[in-house]
Amino acid sequence: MDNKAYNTVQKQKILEMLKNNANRHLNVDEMLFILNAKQIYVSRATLYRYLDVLVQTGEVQKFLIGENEKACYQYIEDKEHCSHHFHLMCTECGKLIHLKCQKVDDIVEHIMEEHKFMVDPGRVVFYGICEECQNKEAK
Amino acid sequence: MDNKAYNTVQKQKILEMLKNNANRHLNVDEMLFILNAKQIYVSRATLYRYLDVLVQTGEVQKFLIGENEKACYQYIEDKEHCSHHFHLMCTECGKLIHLKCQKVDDIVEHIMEEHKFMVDPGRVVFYGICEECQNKEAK
DNA sequence: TTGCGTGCAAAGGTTTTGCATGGCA
DNA sequence: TGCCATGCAAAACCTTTGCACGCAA
Repeated sequence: MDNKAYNTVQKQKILEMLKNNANRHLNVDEMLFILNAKQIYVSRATLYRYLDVLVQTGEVQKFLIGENEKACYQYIEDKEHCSHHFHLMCTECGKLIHLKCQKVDDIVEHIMEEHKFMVDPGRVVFYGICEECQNKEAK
Repeated sequence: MDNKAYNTVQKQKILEMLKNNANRHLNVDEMLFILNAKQIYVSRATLYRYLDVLVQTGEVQKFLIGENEKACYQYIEDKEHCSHHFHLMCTECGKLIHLKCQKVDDIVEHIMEEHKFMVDPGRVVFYGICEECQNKEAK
């Protein structure tokens, strides 16, 4: 179904940039800045359009973080691996935690059996506040 | 600290409307529509401002759900009893399911205790495929 | 009387879209 | 050659803000 997609320079550069920054999440402005610094020009519209595609295919995960819930994107390096566990995202500091926990993973099974709903863990984000930020707030 | 807040007709009507719809969440347009149908006029700005207050005090929960992550609000009837719930969203048909399940709610507690992460259920959406769409695909 | 609340309109920021052109296959 | 992709600008969307006036306490 994807055989109608053309391979263009813009897509290559966007994907390359995302892969080079797979260890963190970027918002659209940051992406354009990074590309610009390398003399690569991609229009905002194209970036949005391609990001949508990448999120659909699961190659990139979209997060909403910060006070204003800004959209951020991050390349998922190990798609196979990451699609089997849940992610925790701190809305304060933006930290991404890979949650490897059987008890939580069991929920998928429970929801399937009891609620007949097939959860796709790779797409699910538990938003909340991480330990560090909780301590910060307590002060 | 709240003794500086004035009691106005607009606030009364907004709160009343939210309480009358405590069984579901509403976005701002829906709220204005409901109020309008009752010949009650409240400006959009006032609604946003008061919703912010109610979310701060915990009387109302804010959800970000759906494809476009639209903001929805719901009155929390039993503030003490953590009447929050999770959402399941079908990525095929877009159906939103309100998951009221103790076992799933317990996960919040587990993640807090074991992983020291404070999950905000209002921000969490379990993406996956609903029963109907599973059957469709199987055909 | 004091000063918070309201409505209005404008501004703000982010994302989407229509259209003509460009470029991959 | 056919059709998807791109860039541009405008539009769409949702939310916030400044200001003058109104109203609760």
